Amino acid sequence: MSSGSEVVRMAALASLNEDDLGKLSKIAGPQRTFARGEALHREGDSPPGLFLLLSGWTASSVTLENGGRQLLKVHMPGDMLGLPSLAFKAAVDTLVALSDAEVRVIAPAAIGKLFEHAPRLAAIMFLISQEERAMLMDRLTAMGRTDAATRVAAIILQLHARLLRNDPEAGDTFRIPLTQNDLADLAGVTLVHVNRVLQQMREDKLVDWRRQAITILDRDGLRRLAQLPQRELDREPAWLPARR
Amino acid sequence: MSSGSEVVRMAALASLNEDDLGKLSKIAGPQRTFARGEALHREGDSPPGLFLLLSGWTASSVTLENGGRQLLKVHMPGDMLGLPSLAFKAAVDTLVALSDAEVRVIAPAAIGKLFEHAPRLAAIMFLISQEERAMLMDRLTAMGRTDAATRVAAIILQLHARLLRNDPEAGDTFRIPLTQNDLADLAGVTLVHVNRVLQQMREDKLVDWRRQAITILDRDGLRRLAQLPQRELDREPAWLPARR
DNA sequence: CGACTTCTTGAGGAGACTCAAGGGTGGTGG
DNA sequence: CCACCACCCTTGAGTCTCCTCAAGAAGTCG
Repeated sequence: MSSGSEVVRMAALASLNEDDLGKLSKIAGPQRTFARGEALHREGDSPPGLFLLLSGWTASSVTLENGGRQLLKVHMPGDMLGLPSLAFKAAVDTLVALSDAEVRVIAPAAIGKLFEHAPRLAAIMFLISQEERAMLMDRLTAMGRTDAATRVAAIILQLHARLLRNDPEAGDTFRIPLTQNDLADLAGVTLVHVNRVLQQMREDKLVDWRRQAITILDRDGLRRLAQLPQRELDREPAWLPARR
Repeated sequence: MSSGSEVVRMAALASLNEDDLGKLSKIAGPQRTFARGEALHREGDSPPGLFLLLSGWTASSVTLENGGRQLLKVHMPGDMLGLPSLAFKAAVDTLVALSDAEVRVIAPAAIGKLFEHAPRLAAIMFLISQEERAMLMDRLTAMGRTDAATRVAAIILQLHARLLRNDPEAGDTFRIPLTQNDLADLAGVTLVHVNRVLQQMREDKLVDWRRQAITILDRDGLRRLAQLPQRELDREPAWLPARR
């Protein structure tokens, strides 16, 4: 394993030492590259296993019969992709590269070995899944109970928070390979409406989102608007299996 | 462990033998009872561990600052509650008993032991979490990309499917301890609107939902309306650790 | 300089919300 | 056994958010 970035995300949840990293390294398969717009896998494909995102951005989406596309999550380096499909005979979501992206492929069989021989790592993956579940719960709540502006504000803040997690140096201005169309699919509104919402926010001096450059102008104002619950990860639960 | 029902759910996902059941039995703690309306835990509480629902119904919800309540899931006997909160310092959702309910409490420490000494069971819990994630993904997609009638249809079909999983004898008429208010909170619409939707569906001879008795009148029609993706669980992935 | 993608703006309409009031139904106590 | 209460369901009217359709402007890339 090329050591660093791909474990940032796991390390954020529970501390990993050299030994843990070594185990992770052993199970990760070959590296692959995807071009912007290319699909890592599509809904209905037989599950290709997991991807550890090394560089670039990807997104996970589900498409409906009526043609509607819902973006579920935007992935950044260090994220692990494809977990939900493990429980099914066919991939549940489509993974698309939003920018050129590099991944390490992890075969399902390797996951089994993880559970047998690296209980601590297995438990950490389990916890990451719970974290993802909580994120989905919050998104679902926002979708059902708040209006478009609130949802957009929440999405921007969450993206920003995750960016900071990967790069604590990042300021209040950042670039994301997301178009307003993508943002609309993420927020569950139309492109036209998301555009109007963004212009209102620009006018209210909350955020400036143009092209793919985003500037947070009023973080507190955004937070008030977003109504996000505060969640604190338990980075090292007492019950985690000890290293061995 | 009082043997049967509480493992139905896990057994649905991967086959458990006597030995597996014995291990599960050992880690499950004392039994507790909650009256209808009582909370098993509330958002913000320090996580009380897991609950294995033995009998009765419960629901998981998230509340917003603005007072909005989103029901995330309705639980039936055999479901495992409280997993997402394991990754956080405070419970992420509120669990309420929709009817009188009995649970077994499982301490977080027991989960750690599971990962160390029962990798197969740990992997099954991991898979159950992925299944839950996929359900949330589908709900989120429905919420963002379909109208109220479609969402209500999807919810009814999913409830029915889960009922059948627990009780294959159940027909097209069933009772659920859910009010129309609860259904509204689940579907992300207001009580008034969900009522109008239900009446339209009654008129269209799709479903009859009155009081808490539900009759599916036209399953195919409902399915067409609901636009649910077909998902097939992988009940016994090849990579699952062997029993030992 | 085209051709494409992305963003912007306008007008009209539909789905869902709010506010408000009334009708059922089942349970409890006198 | 009836009266009352609490909870649940129903209906109406007016409003607003968000959608659809449609066209055009502004960037971006070869």
